[in-house]
Amino acid sequence: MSNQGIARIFRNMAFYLEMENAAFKPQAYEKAATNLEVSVEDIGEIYKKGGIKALEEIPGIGKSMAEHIVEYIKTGKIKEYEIFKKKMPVVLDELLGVEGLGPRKISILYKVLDIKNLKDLENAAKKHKIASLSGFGEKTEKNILEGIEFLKRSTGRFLLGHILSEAREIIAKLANLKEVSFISEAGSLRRRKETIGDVDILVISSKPRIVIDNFVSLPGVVKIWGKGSTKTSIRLKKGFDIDLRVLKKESFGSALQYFTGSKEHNIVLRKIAIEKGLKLSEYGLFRGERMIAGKIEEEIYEKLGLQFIPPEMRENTGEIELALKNKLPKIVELKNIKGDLHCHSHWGEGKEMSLQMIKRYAELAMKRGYEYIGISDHTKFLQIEHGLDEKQLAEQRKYINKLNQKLKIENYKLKILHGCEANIMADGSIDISDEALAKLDYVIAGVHSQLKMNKNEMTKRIIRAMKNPNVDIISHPTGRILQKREEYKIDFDEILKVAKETGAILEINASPYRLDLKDANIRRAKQIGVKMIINTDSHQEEQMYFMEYGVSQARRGWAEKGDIINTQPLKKLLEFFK
DNA sequence: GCCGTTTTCGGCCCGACTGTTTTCAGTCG
Repeated sequence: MSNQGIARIFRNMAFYLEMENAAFKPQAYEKAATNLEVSVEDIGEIYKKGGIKALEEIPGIGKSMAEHIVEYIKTGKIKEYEIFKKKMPVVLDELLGVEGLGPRKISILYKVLDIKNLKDLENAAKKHKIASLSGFGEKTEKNILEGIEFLKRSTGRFLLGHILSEAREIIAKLANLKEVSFISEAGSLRRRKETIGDVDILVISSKPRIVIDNFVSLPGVVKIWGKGSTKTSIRLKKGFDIDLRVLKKESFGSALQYFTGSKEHNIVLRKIAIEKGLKLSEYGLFRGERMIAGKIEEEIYEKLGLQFIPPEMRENTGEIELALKNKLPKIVELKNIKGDLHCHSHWGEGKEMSLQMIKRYAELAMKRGYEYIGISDHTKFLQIEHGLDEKQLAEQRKYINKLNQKLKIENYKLKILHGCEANIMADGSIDISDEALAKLDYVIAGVHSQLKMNKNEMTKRIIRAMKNPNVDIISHPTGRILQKREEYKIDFDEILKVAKETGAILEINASPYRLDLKDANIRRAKQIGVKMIINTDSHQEEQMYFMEYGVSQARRGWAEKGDIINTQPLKKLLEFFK
């Protein structure tokens, strides 16, 4: 019984309704699904607390949807959905994944050729049964086969951390063209979602054809489609797609706004425009024929009576309502970050090498303008990581003290803090003695073993760690690895409650493989008043640049400077530690 | 099916491109 589960059903119902050509209902279900997906509170909890009335309070959920939800909570099923499935027993997820196939075409393919899944579709296409259908043709059949091939090889979405640097390289190449006057990333990349489906790039140029011709001849292009006078798409050998759109200078702001999305955010903006007697599109904001804004993005929001909304917040999860009331939070920025407390130096693998590493961490920290950097190696339970025992921690301490003295003598304004990333054992105890922990500047503790405990036990385990008087920070609190490993089962609300009581700080792990806490959990933590810290969990000095991803994630969770303790100067930071 | 600072009916976001058509439906973002 999860928000995601019921959202998926609603989304599928939207597709079934579209197959039947129903008017407006599909969008209603679509919207309800999206609102459930992004809902911060668990739908089961909402119902338990406030009954069906509380469900109807959720935007996009009315009487009928609320009844569906109750039915789902009580029986695990929705009758209307079951009827749809019986009538149209197609594997929607599979078929909708094929480019160019939507509900209408899928419906025809099922009714005429009894195509239910990808396998059926491939067989039919190979036997040339599809081209002769009315509304289809040779090209469509070929595209379907190509779409299936791509699906088989494709890995789906890409990690933000992987795709952002790739996109930046391509943007830099295009920016060099003299025909390009402005260029920007857009879409979910600009919103810094943790995974990216494809890259959107917006270019301002008065010579779109030249830009598009250069774009499609970039190295590594394996497919080109949608090539028109203002836009085109390419697929790169690396497996991801890039959509390029070229517009004129006077539309830069509106185009950037439009292509940044999200779709849901834009729909609401256009409705606000209509209410004001205006029309908003990628070309600009218009009153009748007259353009009243378009050149810069800020202007679009201003003319609609809204505060400027940062891209990371544009998901239609309440940001527009706040912007209308001039009450948007001032979210944290990369430049607010004053240090990084989760850096591994691999002391256990050789202290000479490790010392050199700590020095390089310090150098890079100074380059980034940090006031402090924290070394936190794994501890003894993690043998595979050469975790440190009490004695080694004490020895490491001596060396770090020496380094700090040296920095002071040379008049550098950086302090190296000494911590560790201790292991939270199955019973919630810590694998290092309290006396040794007490001598450190701070203690991070994290779960690294026995990840498959039940919810109750895992919650108790982390709570006990937070109550330890020496534990300051919980690293990667939910344990997920993006696209690889689920979160461990925990009662997150309970953890937030105890974090608030004990002053334990939750980490926003900036590693692009984790990004843990995730955006929705950051919002909940902020609501409760739990402090957070953005750490890179660097295992090599170069990984300190992960900080950017952590900050984006914090911004997506609406965290403000005051919610994040490593925005504070050293003295203030240390006050947060027990 | 949802929603309301034109409130309980009558609206519901906008545009490009493709492939099939011969004026447009379907898909995508």
